[in-house]
Amino acid sequence: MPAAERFALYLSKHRLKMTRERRALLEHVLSVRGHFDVDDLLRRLGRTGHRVSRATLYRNLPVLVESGLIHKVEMARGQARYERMVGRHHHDHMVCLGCGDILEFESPEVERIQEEVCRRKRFVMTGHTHQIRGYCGSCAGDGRARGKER
Amino acid sequence: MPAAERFALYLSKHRLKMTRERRALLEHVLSVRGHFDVDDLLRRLGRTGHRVSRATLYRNLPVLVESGLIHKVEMARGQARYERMVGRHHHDHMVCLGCGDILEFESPEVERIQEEVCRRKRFVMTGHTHQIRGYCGSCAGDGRARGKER
DNA sequence: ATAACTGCAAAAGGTTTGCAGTGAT
DNA sequence: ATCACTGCAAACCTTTTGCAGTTAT
Repeated sequence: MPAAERFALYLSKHRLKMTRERRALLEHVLSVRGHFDVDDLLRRLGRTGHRVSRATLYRNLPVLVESGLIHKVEMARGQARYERMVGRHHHDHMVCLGCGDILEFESPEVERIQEEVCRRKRFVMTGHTHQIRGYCGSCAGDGRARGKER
Repeated sequence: MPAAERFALYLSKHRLKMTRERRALLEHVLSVRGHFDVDDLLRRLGRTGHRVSRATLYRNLPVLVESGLIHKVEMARGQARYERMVGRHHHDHMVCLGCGDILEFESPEVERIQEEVCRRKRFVMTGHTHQIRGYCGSCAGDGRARGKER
């Protein structure tokens, strides 16, 4: 099912409305490649003449998340980033402390171990966060990797 | 080496001073069992008559972290918690969305996989965060587990 | 018609910082 | 005598919220 349709369905199921703002937001969110934050989105929307307030963004990103179209990635110090999830499957992140770049990785084995840990502790998992911090190939070379963990 | 001595050594190495406030903070941090946040600490310090300002706490927790005596655990929505690390080894966390409880787990296998992923992507790891969210045994039973992921 | 939605501006919540005075080395 | 440290209050930053007016259904 196309993402737009999926979103429309989600909205109607929850008695939410398909507003001009949501349409604009959806369109942009689907076209971004890579990770983005609220400011990125605001800038993009502004550039294309869509006026969507910051408050509306903050109110609607959770809706996009719940509908499964995007994922929220919590970064250190309470900064949230998002990423499109349509047509993609689960993965985790490596964050470069040098250039801020985000690499992705996936490991079915880690997933399996997680599930086993939960089973053993009688814990019902609803989600997880697995981030590796460090320095990417180019940053590790130039001396910045000597900086301390933050 | 005793923790207090280790801290003193760290301080002098970095030309930092052993103040009354740092002594009080150290003492409390070592005696807490489990995880704590800045408010917990402030409350505890107050209760025992030590007056340490919030600013001083915020300025010194990073020092304790750097010296390796405590670890910072970043929770969702930018809330930081800390935990004593003296005499303990690495572990990760399972956070109960029902009661807020934090369970710990460790998996040498996950660590191994992480390292391998980093090697493959030429990523120099300096740290990682691995949290499982969900509901602990007691909370999963009472219907709260039906709540949505947050 | 009626809920839900939006923008605005204020508020909140956690953390950081400038300043002037204090204290460890 | 230095230079780091402290408390205070103000500043910051990201996110949330109350309100009054707007719009999708």
